[in-house]
Amino acid sequence: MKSYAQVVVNVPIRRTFARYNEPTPNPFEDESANAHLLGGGEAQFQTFHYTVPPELFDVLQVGHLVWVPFGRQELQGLVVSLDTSSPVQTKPILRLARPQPVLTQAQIQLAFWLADYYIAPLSETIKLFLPPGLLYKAERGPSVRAKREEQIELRVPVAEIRTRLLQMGRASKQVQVVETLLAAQGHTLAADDLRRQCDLRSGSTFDTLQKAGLIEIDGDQIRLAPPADEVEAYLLTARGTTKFEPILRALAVADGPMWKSELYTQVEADLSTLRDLHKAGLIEMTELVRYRDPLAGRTYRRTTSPPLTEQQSTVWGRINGELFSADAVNITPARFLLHGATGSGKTEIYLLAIDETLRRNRQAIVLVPEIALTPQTVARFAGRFPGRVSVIHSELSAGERYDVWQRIRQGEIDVVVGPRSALFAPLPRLGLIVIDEEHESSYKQDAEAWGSFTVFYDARTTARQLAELTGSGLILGSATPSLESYTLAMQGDAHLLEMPRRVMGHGEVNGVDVVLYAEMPPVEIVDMRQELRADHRSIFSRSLISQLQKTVDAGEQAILFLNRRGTSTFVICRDCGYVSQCTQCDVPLTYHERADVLICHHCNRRYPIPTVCPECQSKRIKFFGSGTQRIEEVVQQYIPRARVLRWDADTTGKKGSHQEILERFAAHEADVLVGTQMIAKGLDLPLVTLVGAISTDVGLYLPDFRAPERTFQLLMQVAGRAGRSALGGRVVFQSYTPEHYAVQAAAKHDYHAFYVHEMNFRREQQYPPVRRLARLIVWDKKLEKAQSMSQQMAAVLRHRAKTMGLLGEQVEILGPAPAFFARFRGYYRWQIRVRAPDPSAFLRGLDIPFGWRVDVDPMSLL
DNA sequence: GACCTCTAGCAG
DNA sequence: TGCTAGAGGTCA
Repeated sequence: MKSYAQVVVNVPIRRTFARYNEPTPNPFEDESANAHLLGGGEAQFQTFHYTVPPELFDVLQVGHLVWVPFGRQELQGLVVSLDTSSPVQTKPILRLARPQPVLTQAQIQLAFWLADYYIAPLSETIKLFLPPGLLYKAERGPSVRAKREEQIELRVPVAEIRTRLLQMGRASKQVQVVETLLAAQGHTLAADDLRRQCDLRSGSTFDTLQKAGLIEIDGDQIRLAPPADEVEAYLLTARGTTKFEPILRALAVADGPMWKSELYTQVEADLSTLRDLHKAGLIEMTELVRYRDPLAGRTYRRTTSPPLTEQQSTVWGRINGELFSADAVNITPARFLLHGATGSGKTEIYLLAIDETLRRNRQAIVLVPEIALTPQTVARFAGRFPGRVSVIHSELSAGERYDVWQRIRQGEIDVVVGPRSALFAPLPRLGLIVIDEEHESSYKQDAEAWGSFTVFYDARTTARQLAELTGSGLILGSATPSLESYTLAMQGDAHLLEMPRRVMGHGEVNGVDVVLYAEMPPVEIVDMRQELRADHRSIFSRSLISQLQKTVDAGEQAILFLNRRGTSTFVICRDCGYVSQCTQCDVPLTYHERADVLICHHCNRRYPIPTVCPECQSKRIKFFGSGTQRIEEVVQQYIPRARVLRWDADTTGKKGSHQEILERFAAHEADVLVGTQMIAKGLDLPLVTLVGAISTDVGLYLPDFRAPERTFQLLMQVAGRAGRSALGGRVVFQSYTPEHYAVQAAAKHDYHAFYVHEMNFRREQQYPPVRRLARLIVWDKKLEKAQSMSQQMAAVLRHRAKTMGLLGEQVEILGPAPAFFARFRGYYRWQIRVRAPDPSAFLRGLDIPFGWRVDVDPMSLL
């Protein structure tokens, strides 16, 4: 008998310091006796057990939102399991908060998995699935609620509108006179008859009408002066019903019900006017729940599938065969990695797979990087599946978010497009998950982000789990797949699908439609050390200057790209390209101005600043760094007539300014666009024939093992910006280390070469995907506290590994060391890295004190 | 979030 | 010894 329910209650989690404060372990002796500091081993789920009352016995399901007694108060909670027994004395559930479960069985299973894998409290992972405002804090009322609004509908045929309007409003004496004449034979009547019929006492009415030119007085005969249709216009004005006409016309055009606010935006109207119309029986007003729809008011051109290219047909054949060939009803779960060049037509493959999924009465989630959530992307999906698509993005208001969630939960939406959090959309019949640009780091919840985040999940890993739980297909797509995803595909975990050629468009040969492929633009690598040797000290090489001049002269456009990330200051030799690295960690050292030393951000080892290059004895070994503003100035200096646009964090502060800068550049209002990584993404600008990467070195030597991967991905994207039209294109990479494999492989557009080389590096260094990592970060306003807390934590972790018999080979504890951004918003940040085959298993059940963040599978180690 | 309880600090 | 303030833990 399942008479007990496990409930996640809406209370803020508070982790404690207690176990760490006493007795204080000696931070410099890892092996001190700290056995009692270890957590109990059971995961802390923050759930509470309640009795299921008899009246809810047949009703209560997992996923229900309920009211429960909690201490002296009443709180909302979410039922996560039904049990036959309880470990503690229980109180009964009070009542249901909503008649239907708010989460699906699969979503709750996924919440459990997330808590387990990412070492997070279940109460926090559950909240990922709920829209803001769904969980009430106390019985006060919702912070976000369904919006109600009147819907207006025309109740008379369009042809009758005029007639009905002529009967409304004030029937003044003047109106009566005119109407009586209009009805009379020949529009003429004797003055006495007219006076009697209209009950007139004075002649002033006739005088006024005569002055207005509406009647003519001929002896005792009174006649209407203008023709009948002109008289109607007068009557509408005189009756005061002209204001009704545009409203009724708008409703007639809408040819169906319209929301009140929608009507207000189209015509001059107010509530009293609408009430008059309602009273006169001309319109129907019904109050209904109105869902706030982020796509409202936009119409998308309906699109259909274009003819497929040969490579698309092949790829689609594979997906179709694996996912959809069993029968016409079911989906056979399978995973795919679609490795397709920029412009090879990956989106069309996603659309086909979604279409087939919808045919089987299943639904789809499409994840895109936040920056890719442009109207164009949305239009592609909304245009193909009209009325069935909704978007989730960061600019939605709480109310819109709530409504979108509600509609998805009701099964009214079949395709959800959004960033990583869209994964938690409550689609009841999920059948397919698509992750576009899967290599993007925005798919991982950033553990360094400011704010009260507690679950640092990776949408790719989580999507895999969700696909498994729901029996859905999973398609990851990218031109430069992450090493993790590509390795999984190589190991046979996912089907690897390749679309190497990019498509320029469709053409016609002898009346037959043919696909025109575009060649990848040639990339020239300029060795900046040679430039220096030739005594050319500019940040622009001679080759880039001359190419830039040619491009501007030809009336074409150029993009200059600067990969500037953070305040990276590493030390590089200008002669041989030598970069100072840690002897223990093989990562570049970071210059610390205050201490005037180089520090390894992995192990905290310190090094003196070299005055002479240890490789070539050159004295020209110094720090590196340069900004977009500087580049803009230099362009102006070389080519004064060039019109330059700058696109970076400084110029794109407010909403919509990205789009504005892009549009101005697309409209050829500028010849050169200068910017940081943002300009590398998804622009399709046919006039751009030259792309220059100012320095491939910045970013490449950040103290992070993913630095070469990021640089490669970025350079590949940058190179893909040029030559997207028949004009062709050229790319210039400027580098102090042109022989670096990331630079070389990107210049050859060769993903596989990069992959092979990079995997060797990862294998040597035992970095992911070869081994897995977890990172524990602590934030504190006091440096000493951050430091001592992390030292204590490291001691606890080492002890834990030791008692488990795993320390050394199986589990390595690295650090503590200050994080790369050692101080942020007044908080000092220290971190410990755990390297293990399964860090989640090692950390599970650990008591995590307040102030700590656990980042499993971190995207960066900065 | 609201509460109960335990303890350190201090006056007398 | 008794009082208070603050911290920490609990709530099923």
